[in-house]
Amino acid sequence: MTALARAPLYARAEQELRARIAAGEWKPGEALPTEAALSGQLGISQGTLRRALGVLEAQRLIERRQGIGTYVTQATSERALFHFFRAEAVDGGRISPTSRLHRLERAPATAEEAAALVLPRRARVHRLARQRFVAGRAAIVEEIALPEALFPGFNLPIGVELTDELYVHYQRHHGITVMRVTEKLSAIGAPPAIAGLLDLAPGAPILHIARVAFDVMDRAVERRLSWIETGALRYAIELR
Amino acid sequence: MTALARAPLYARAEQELRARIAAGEWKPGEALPTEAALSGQLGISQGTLRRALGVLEAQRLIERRQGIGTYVTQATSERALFHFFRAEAVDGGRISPTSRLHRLERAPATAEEAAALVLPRRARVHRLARQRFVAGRAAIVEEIALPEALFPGFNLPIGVELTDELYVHYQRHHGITVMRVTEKLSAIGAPPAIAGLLDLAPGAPILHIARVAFDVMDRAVERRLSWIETGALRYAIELR
DNA sequence: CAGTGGTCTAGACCACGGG
DNA sequence: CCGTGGTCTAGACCACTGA
Repeated sequence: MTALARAPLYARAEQELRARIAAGEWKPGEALPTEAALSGQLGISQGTLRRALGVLEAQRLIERRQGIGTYVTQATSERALFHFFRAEAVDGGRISPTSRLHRLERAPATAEEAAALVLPRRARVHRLARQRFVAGRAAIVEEIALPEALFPGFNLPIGVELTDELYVHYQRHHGITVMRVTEKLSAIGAPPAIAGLLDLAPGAPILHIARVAFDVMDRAVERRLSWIETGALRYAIELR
Repeated sequence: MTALARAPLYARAEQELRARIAAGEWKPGEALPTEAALSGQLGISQGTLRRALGVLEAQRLIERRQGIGTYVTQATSERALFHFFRAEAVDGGRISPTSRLHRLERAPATAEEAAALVLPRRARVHRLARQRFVAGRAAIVEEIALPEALFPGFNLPIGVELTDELYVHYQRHHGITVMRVTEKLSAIGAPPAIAGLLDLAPGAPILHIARVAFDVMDRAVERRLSWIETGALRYAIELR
């Protein structure tokens, strides 16, 4: 195990299981062995194993279903849309934007991208530009950078409506599961290029978000800049 | 116990303890009885009690210190500032704004306030208006509504710098502990009155936040509108 | 060194879901 | 019915703190 030898047993078991899931020993949607089997395999009691599983479950890495088994969580549009995409209607109702990619390139990371993604100098990234539409109206512009090393052969069709949420695509095609994101929000006047895409006057107030997404092993895997027209949207969050 | 009889023992114990803390049986900063005493008192095993305490600890209602005891968490400026106030410097550094109240009134709740705070018609609220300053410059304007029924005799000095964070004041003087907040963010053009207070041109892009804060028993206890000038600030959040 | 919370175990029993 | 995860208990032992 990679964990410190001094850490409690349950913490080492948790790390061991996390690493095995990240390595693909059990893929998203698949079942882990039963608790009896796993505890025997790891040489710990079932109670200790259950404590480790409880942590992974709280982090939504696994799902436990009584009477059935324990499963590696699969990325769903549901979760991508309503957990990691916090925009909602002014009245609090859910919105399901459509999405269209209008640029996809492979290029050296900018200084900002390299810093956000903790990449070495001259590393290359895939860079996506897309628009998202709410009720037929362009409401969001996004620019996304992905380390090429983590997303070899990344590809998506340009100009057509995207069927999958990006985070579902990351997991299904590249084995990368986004577990948490950090964001920095500010209100800015729309730059001319963005204003054009959103059909706004330059300088109109829009919400700007700089996001970094982290995977199961807490590696930075995506950097995303979003420009959101909040006339018909609210960005809803909870702090606890 | 008020909880459903069918809920697991540890869940009923958790609710029982939460209610007792909310009722002031143990006040913020005070110690709970030892685990042995509590489990005996509740008629449950120490293991089951520990599970209930674990939930309360995860919610930061209590703090456990090995070798010492278990304590009811006390609101601190630290937590109020860096947990429930997510503004930081552009470079990610912490900021500690000063704060000055410029209006305090007692009035019937507006329709929006009554809805957000789940108040009956014609209920009265304390309404505060304050400014917060970062590096000597007005950066945030806030309007805050508190149900009079929950904050009897609420008072704070007008026009001078406030020494305590508001959430610390709520707990210390009114026994109300804020546990979580929900927020809806949008980018708007500064209304003239706000622009004046922030020394901005009317229509300049600012971040607007509508917040509702909830206490230990998950009652809505504060509604707050914030207008934030994000030229020198970022609003930093994490989703997981 | 006494007393606190933290870890770990073993085992009985319950609740759920599918054959 | 069997096999799964969920609850609850009892007790041994560890780690930390302060007198």
